[in-house]
Amino acid sequence: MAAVDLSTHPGHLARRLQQAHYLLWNTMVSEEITSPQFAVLNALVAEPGLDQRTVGERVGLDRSTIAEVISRLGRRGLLDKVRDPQDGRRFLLRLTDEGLRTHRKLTVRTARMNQVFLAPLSAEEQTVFFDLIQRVSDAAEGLRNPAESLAAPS
Amino acid sequence: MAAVDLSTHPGHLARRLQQAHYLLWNTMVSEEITSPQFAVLNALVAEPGLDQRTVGERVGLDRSTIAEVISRLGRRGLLDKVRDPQDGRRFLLRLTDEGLRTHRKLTVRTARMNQVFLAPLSAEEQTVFFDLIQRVSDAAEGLRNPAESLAAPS
DNA sequence: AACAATTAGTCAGGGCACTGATTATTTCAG
DNA sequence: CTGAAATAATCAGTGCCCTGACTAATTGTT
Repeated sequence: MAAVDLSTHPGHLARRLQQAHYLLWNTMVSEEITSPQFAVLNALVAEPGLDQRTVGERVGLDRSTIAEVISRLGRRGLLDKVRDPQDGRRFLLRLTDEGLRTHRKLTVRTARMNQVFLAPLSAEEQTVFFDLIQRVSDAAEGLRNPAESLAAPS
Repeated sequence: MAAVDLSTHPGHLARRLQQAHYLLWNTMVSEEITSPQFAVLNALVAEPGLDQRTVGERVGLDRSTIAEVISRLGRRGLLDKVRDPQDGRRFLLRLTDEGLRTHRKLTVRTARMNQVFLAPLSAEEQTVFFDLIQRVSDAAEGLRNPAESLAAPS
C-alpha cells in the first residue's frame, strides 16, 4: 500500500498547529477580530501612518491578502485610509480611536490565550519551540530569494 | 504605544510556518495537488473505501472542507465516489489508477521536500520539533471536547 | 520633456478552513 | 410500526492565502 504516516510530515503538523490556534483564539480572544487582523492593528500601533504594502511586510501577508484584511478593518471602522500627498500611489493607514480601544482589549486576552496555548510546554521548551519554528520558517523564506540573504545588493 | 512583538506569538509563528511550507510544497512537490489533497490521497491508500467523514477525521478536516477537497479530487479523476449500499447516507471513496499513480509520484517528492524543509535542524532537533508541536496541538484539541480525553464514555 | 522601469494597489480566480442551517437517511424508543 | 434523535453530506456565508494580470502614479534616464 505504501501509505505514509502524516505525523512525520511537518506540513501536516503546521496545519494542525494553526487549526489548534484558531480554535483557541476563537474561544478565548474574539469571534469578530481574527489573529491576522490583530497583527495588523498591532503593526499600526507600533508605527502609525504606515502604507499598506509595508504593513503586509511587517505581518507577513502578500499584497492581495493585506488589501482584503485592511478593507475589512476599514469597514468595521477600526482604521482610516488616506492617500499619501507625497506619493499618490500609497495609502497611509492609521487606527481610529475604536481601533486603538480594540487593540488594547485584545492585547490582554491574547496574552492569556498564549499562556494557555503554550501551557503544555515548560519554559525552556517554549523557548526551543519558538527557536525551531523560526529557524525552519526563515530558512524556507530564504530559499525564495537567494540573493536577499547576502548584504550585497549589487 | 504598547505594541507587542509578534515573534513571541505562537499563532503568528504557526502561520509563518505554514506559509513557508506552502512555498516549498509549491516549488518542490506540485502546483496542481495541494498538501491537504495529498493527505486525502494518502488516507485512501492506507484504507480504501473510507467514507468522506472518516477521511476528514484522519487528515484533520471538518465536514465542509473535506467535501470541497474531495470534490476537487473527483473532478480531476483521482478518486471515485459510490453510495454505500449498506448505508445510503455515506459515500465510499476509492482512488482511481490515476489517483494511485499520483500518490506514488508525490510520495517521493514529498519526502525530498520534507528533508529540505527540516534541513536547518539537527536530527535531535527534528524530533523535538515534532514532539513540541504535537503536544501543543493535542492539548488545544483536547480543550474543545474535555470528555474525549477520558476513556469513560458515560 | 518624454519614455521606460519600478512601485502601490486592485481585481479575477483557485484553494483552504470554519460555522450554522438544511436535506436525506438510518437508528432508536415507545 | 411510527415518530424522534442521530448521522452523512450539502449549501450559504465569512475570512485567509496565494498567483498572475492590470491600472495608476512615480522615478530615473536620456
